[in-house]
Amino acid sequence: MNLEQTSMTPISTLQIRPLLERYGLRATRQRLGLAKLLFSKGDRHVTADVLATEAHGARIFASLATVYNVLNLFAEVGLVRSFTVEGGKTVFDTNTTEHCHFYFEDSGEIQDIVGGKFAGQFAPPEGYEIAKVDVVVRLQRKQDARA
Amino acid sequence: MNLEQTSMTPISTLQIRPLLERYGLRATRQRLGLAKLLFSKGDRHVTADVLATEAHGARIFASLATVYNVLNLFAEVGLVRSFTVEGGKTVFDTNTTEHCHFYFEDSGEIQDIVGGKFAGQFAPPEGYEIAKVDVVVRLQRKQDARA
DNA sequence: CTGTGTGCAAACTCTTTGCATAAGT
DNA sequence: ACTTATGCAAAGAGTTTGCACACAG
Repeated sequence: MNLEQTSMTPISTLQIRPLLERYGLRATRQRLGLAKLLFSKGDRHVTADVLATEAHGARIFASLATVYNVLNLFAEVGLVRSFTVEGGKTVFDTNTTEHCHFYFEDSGEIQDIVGGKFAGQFAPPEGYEIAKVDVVVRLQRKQDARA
Repeated sequence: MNLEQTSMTPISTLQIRPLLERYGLRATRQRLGLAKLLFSKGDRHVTADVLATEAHGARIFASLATVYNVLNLFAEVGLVRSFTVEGGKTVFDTNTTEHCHFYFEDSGEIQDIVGGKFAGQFAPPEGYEIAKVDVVVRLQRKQDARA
């Protein structure tokens, strides 16, 4: 069973329900709506409250608690990937492949880094294996007077 | 002025006061005590409440709020480096040199990765420069039945 | 003495949880 | 029908802040 096409490829609305079912998730109104917002525009990086606000604007009604529940659930089954940025905010990323992130300190925006390879660079200690590698490259506006 | 020797080398108690002064910080009782805990045992990774508890045990009385203030201040001037791990906890690291971290999911412990090099691997977008690179390699106990 | 740091408690942000109601299969 | 999800509001963790008092230079 190949479950690898969960990122990079925008998924049409009609494919959302099968997508959830394939991951063993019940297709509720909220999950369908949130999944649609997440997966029909290509890769996205959202926090729970951003997604909740967006959902509200799109007339998809889901409480903030539900948005958290759904995002955590999606992360558990592997539909999305989550990581934490400064301030302790949790960001959910629809790109589940191994990659790094730019974090823009001025705007708070997140961007995938394409081609950032680091797998196999780290040798885990005896008895442990690598669960995940989080790489966040924090960027600030270039403002120094130097050439 | 060379301010680079803030890590790896345990600093004797007597050197703590000059250290603070060199960074333009007033040498208060709490700062001296906390700095002593931080810098006299080699590299350390602490959260605010761990350090507060430890301070209490060592009869260095500093409220949790003060511990936060002091750690944030130390981070601002470059005496320590801070990063965020899952759960939104902020970890303060006395090793201010560029390096990566192992995060043990079972124990919550943090460990420096020696020799993890990645500088210059990321080309920042136009107009931006790299402020900091946070690399956290999350480890889990190896427990799969496969060979 | 004067300015700055500290302590306390309250405020704040982000996230999770308990329980009654609603919806999915 | 039976199970599982949702919504709300309240609780929870981690961190910051405002203000009176204390201390360092």
